[in-house]
Amino acid sequence: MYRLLIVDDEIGIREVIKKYAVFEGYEVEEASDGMEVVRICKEKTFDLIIMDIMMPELDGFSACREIRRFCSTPVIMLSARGEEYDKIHGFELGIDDYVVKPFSPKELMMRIAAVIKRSQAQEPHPQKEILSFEGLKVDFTGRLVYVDGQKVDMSPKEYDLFFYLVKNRGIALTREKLISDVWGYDFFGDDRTLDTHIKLLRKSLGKYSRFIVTLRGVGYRFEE
Amino acid sequence: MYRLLIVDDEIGIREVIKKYAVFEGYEVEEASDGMEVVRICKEKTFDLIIMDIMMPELDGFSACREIRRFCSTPVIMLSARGEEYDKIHGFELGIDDYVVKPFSPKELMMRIAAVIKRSQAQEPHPQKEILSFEGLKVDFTGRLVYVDGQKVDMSPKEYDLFFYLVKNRGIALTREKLISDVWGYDFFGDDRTLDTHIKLLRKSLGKYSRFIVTLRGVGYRFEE
DNA sequence: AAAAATTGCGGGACTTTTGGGGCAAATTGT
DNA sequence: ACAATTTGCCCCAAAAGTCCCGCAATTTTT
Repeated sequence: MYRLLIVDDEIGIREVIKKYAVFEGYEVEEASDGMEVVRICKEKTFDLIIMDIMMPELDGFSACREIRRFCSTPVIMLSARGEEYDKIHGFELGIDDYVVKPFSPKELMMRIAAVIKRSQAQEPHPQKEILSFEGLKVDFTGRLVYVDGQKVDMSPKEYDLFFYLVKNRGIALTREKLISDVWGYDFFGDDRTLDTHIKLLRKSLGKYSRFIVTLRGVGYRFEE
Repeated sequence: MYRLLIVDDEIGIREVIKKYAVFEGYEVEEASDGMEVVRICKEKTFDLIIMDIMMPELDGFSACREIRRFCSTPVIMLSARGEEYDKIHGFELGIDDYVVKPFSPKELMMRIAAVIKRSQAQEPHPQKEILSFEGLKVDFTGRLVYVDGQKVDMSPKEYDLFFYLVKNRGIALTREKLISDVWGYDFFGDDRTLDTHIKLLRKSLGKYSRFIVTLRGVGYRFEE
């Protein structure tokens, strides 16, 4: 459940956005001018602020600047047409998106989703998924493989095959299953293709090639 | 490798300091008067500036004041004897140390080392988010990129792509993800557009282009 | 022990993907 | 409105990757 703060001096605009946002499953709060936003932001947290530029007392930009002094909540700015100069000004202030009035609520919702997704994705620096087998290290996040600390270059297929074997380590995988899962069900190629790639893969793994065990008449398995 | 900027109108003085500094392992650039320093500092970054007070056009204090308007590089001032009043004046301007001519190069080197050590210790500038990869510096706060201290001009898209790659360094990013996150969910353009921007970006990064690794059939990754 | 089946491996033709130059459209600044 | 920059697209050549072939090596079956 994401929390939005909608800021506009026109209640009509706020109501429209709120209606759509609630429908999309957001929790919504409202404010009617810049001073109020700053005050509210000091007391509560939001996942996103949607704010009009033109407001009495304190305008959107000034409010944004104030808010940036103590938090980094993403902001989408709303503005009337012809405030193009402000657009650049706004992005410098750390504004995440910009919607021109009159806007389609549908589009605004898409932008809200996009900005939230973006900020959420960046926040917690994605934990890396890394596995080690003796001196063999596999970083799934970075698509990297290390043999005794030395980075190994793998071709796409090689990595895909390796990835599949490691993900299913300890499991006997038939040739048919490997081909159909790594190459795709629609692969009609030669049966020897798999051998070829196993060959390349073993070469890349050097002394750890023994982790890939041949199961005669069946397929292969990655040893745990 | 620390970068020094030596500023004095007498080439002889510059030469002596440079000789010792290079011997100590510093990378050195020179300037001969205040105006030049300010100009250079807008284009490049240094870890320390060694500047004479008495110079034509723009004196050391004025230059320092100018520089302080946009950066906080430490400064060591050089001066002839009898400029004691200025000494205090100088410290107010954020001058880190003060050496009286004639000085022993050996002593100057010690002071240089001391000031750099001190400033590096304080560095982790609370506000600024800066990352370095060898001679490649990325300042997210200022939206600036430096290659060996030289500021690099990038177009907006170039910055966006670069920042996204760096923010997600070490992570294999697919073409689809890059396009959708950098260009936006609503971009339906050509797939080759990404290549073009990677091309431009690599050009901008010069010798550090190798940090952007091609993952054939997948996308790209910024090396950690 | 020989034959049959299966896998390993080097070589090389063929395919896919990417890099880079060039250019036009779009955007931005003057 | 004009000039400059930025952006997106196309094309081609180069690079990288994929796949197949043939034969050797190994294991299993007869």
